[in-house]
Amino acid sequence: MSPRDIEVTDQVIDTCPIRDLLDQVGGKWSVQVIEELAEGPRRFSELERSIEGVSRRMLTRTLRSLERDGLVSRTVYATVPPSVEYAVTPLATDLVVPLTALADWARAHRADVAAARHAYDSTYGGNEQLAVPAGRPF
Amino acid sequence: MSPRDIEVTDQVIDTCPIRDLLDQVGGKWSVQVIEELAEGPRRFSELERSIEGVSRRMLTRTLRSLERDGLVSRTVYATVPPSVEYAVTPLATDLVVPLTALADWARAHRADVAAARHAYDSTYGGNEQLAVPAGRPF
DNA sequence: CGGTATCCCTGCAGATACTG
DNA sequence: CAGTATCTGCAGGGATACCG
Repeated sequence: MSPRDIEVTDQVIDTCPIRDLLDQVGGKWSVQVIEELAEGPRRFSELERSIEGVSRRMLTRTLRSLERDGLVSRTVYATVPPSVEYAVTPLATDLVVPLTALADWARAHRADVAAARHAYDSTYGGNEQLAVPAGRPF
Repeated sequence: MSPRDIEVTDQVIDTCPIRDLLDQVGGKWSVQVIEELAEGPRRFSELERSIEGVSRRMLTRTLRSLERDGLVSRTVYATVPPSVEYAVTPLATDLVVPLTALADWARAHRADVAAARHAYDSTYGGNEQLAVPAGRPF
């Protein structure tokens, strides 16, 4: 697939904008990185420490992806040892607002969702697999 | 992994609420389903037609998952032929608001993101792979 | 109509080791 | 410090076929 093909594809596929967005920030770490950077610029190792569980590799990939989408900026200071600072761009700043609203929803209804899931599981077979049981009542 | 283990895990892992949310609606079709149902109840085949590209299998899986999380309700009418109606629950209704805000952001900045991506790609090697090129300028 | 069952394949993501 | 390279696994998701 050549770069030219990419351009064409971008124009042709005119899908749900939310799907585009999820393709950008739907990764396992993207949102956490954005939220961390929203509080101020961070260095690579700072992010690595504050985002628990992320591997070097995935942090790098996530930052690259966000940088590519213009959501995060990367500034290298040619010091010894080298230091690299990441920050959110104005574009991402706008994104943080609705993202926070979503996070608020998630926090507010976390218990509801957990309860629903528990009820569902205990009603239909009780295992965590979400296959619909044969004996589902009408 | 037994159901009991699931419960324990739910309590122990106390991650970012946004990640919980993405685990629920981060799938490829979840958001589109919710948005479609937000406009009113739909039958299975209606969803299948209106959400372009979704397979029977994935639509079923998505609906099951949303139902399990209490975001979608499923009502079976024992007619011949059978008809099944899906609708968003009040819980999901609250979710639609911030979701729409996000969609608005995505729509508004779609061009910006595309431009950023294009600039990034043409600056660093020009291929769609987001590997950092060796010759990246400081 | 509204699903299941099965096969398969891609790509996200983790683990580990190495480097300018 | 801030990465890259390589291997590998596994879950998400598509295609196809069949069922009550």
